[in-house]
Amino acid sequence: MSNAERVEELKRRFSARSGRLTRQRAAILEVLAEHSHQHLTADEIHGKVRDLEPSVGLATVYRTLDLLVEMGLVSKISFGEDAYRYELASTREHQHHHLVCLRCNRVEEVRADLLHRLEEMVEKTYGFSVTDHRLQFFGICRHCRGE
Amino acid sequence: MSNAERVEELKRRFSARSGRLTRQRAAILEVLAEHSHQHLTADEIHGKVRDLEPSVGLATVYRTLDLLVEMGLVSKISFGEDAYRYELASTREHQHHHLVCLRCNRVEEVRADLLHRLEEMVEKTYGFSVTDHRLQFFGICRHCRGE
DNA sequence: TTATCTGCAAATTGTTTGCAATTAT
DNA sequence: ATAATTGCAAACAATTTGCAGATAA
Repeated sequence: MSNAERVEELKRRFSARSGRLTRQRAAILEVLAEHSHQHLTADEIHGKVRDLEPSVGLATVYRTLDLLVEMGLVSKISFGEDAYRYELASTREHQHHHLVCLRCNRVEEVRADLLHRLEEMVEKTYGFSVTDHRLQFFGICRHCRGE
Repeated sequence: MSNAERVEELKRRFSARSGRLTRQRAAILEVLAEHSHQHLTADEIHGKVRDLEPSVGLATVYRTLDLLVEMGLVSKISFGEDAYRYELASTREHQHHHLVCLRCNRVEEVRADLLHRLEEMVEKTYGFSVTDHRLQFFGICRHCRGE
């Protein structure tokens, strides 16, 4: 799927849930699609959105991100920093997890799904109906170890 | 291990790492031990500490928590809310994960360690040396489902 | 047309910091 | 004795909110 297609798909999904597709919202979706593997902060998104639509305010970015999270199109993640980071939920769909390096703070992704079994166990043992999960590993990355 | 013993152990570990054991720090350790399964916010800890030592300031609570996190005695966790939550690291030692209910916001604990295999995979495949991990499941809890 | 959305600035909230007074060692 | 620690108030940073004007449907 090309990036343009991905953006169209997102816009369609957005409109379908009765959201008004404004210039600013479209720009935000485009930035998210463009950087779908980067876990951007609201402020970073704001900066990139301004390259497309210079007048967009930070408050609008926050409001739109809240909306997208509520719609389930975007995930809001904390890596233990000061600010939250956001990414397209579609990126999460096929399970991926995060490696957070405690030395350089870079975040790498792991593509692997070994949690099905654990989820089943959780559903059975705790009566808890799982809709999403988040797995983060903390440690020292390849690059930092090499030094 | 009784709670009093646990507190003594903590104080000993704290002093061993060249920390001055002040009244306020002792009170904070006691509160953490007393509520070792509750994931309190700094503000909640502050409230409970004041029952023991009424004059302790919120800034001191933050400074002490930072210190304890740095020493590895305490873990700082985000559940995607506004504020961070803290818990004794000893609680985490024997692996446990969190079930976050999206309806009532309660957090339950899962005691199970099925991540060894994943950690090994991560170390081998990504050259990433894992020192800690964090696993959260989001969904609807038993109580909320029952209604 | 009109209910929704926006930008701006002001307000809020969680957390951090400077500093003079206090206290554990 | 003295260097570390404290409480307070002020500073900060991320996020939210009120409102008058703009705009997608």
